[in-house]
Amino acid sequence: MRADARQNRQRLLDATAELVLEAGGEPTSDAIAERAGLGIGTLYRHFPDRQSLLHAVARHVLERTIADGEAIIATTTTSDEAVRRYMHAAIDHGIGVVNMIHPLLDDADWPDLRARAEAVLTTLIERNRYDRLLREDLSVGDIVFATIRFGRPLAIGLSPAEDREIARRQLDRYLDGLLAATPYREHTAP
Amino acid sequence: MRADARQNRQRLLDATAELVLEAGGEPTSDAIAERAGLGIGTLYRHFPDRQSLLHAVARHVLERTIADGEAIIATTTTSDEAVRRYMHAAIDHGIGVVNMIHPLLDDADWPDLRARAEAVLTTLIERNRYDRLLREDLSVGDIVFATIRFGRPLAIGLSPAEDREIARRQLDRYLDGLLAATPYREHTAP
DNA sequence: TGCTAAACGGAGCGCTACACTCCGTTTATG
DNA sequence: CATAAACGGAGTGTAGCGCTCCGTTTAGCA
Repeated sequence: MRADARQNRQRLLDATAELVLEAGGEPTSDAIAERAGLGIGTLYRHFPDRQSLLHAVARHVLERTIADGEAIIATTTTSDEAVRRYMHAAIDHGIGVVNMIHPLLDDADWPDLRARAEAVLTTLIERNRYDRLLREDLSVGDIVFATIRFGRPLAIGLSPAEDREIARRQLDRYLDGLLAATPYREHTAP
Repeated sequence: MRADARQNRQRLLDATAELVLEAGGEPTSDAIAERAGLGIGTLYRHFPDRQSLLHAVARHVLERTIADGEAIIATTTTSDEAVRRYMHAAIDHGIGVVNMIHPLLDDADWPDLRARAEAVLTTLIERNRYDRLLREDLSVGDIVFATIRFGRPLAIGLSPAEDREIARRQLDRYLDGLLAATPYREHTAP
């Protein structure tokens, strides 16, 4: 594979991720090619169709997020820090694109990644069973849904950088609220 | 105006809000009519075009949310409870549709509503200056962005009811993290 | 420095899906 | 029962989008 071809392939992946996070939806083939500074023909020489490209981007993000999660588990001892680092890593890698491209939760795709992702998440939860630094009712679903919520772009015309800044700040508050020591009280109906 | 016409108009508004929250985007005219159990012709007799209908739905949601906010301010004394009730009211009224229909924050539309909304928000913040039940760096922007974040549908194939259930739970954790008494610590780079 | 296979660009084609119209039919209301 | 008001939905025009095709450019090698 020629060097320029490899570089262009990467440009297509990056441009796609950017556009998805900026516009909060699936970009058109033309938009991706333009953002990458390439012709449409080049896009279709690297990927058989638009969906393949989108899938590749989503997979790439997922892979890096899971790899980070595995590393975090191996090096971080306290459950609260591990959860915090994992969720920040997901946002930094642009986990939002996975949700925008595969809005349904039926990830029958990626059976391999799914197993690894489940391992990471259950480890995070089980670790909290011992040190109990976070609320004890914290579940895998809580982490998944929160990761989706904070990873999704707000789609109000912000740049990906501004958007991420807001997301990180909000995520930290959410994690504060997850601490077992938080003066939480059961809220009844308003 | 004939009674059935008025009822059908309301059905169109309700169906639109439902679809926006379910699919996380602007529904087609056909989809709206079908969901409302009406013909497309009826839609266009009540609204000159699709955008007018969408605008009307967004305005309706905003109006009810702001009215609730004004009532909450008049009856709730503590700042943390007032903020909590306001944000839950926004979610319950489906504030997410406003963001899906007007993704950009330049609400040059609704100058009237904007003034009232600003009054509600600044009052909430100013009240916290006195009782300091929430973090003192809490800003109007924090409330706005959080309302958008938690009001937006997750768009992963959940029903609006399930979606709202998750949003409410997550919002309560976020609000817990906003309490001044939370054992928050400054997070440094990972 | 030339040669060639590999890679690129983008005009244009075909098609889908969507907004909106139009008119014959139905229905509320006095 | 009369009639104006309201409805239904097939159909039309179109805009935008995915993808192809082929003439042009370029990387890499001897």
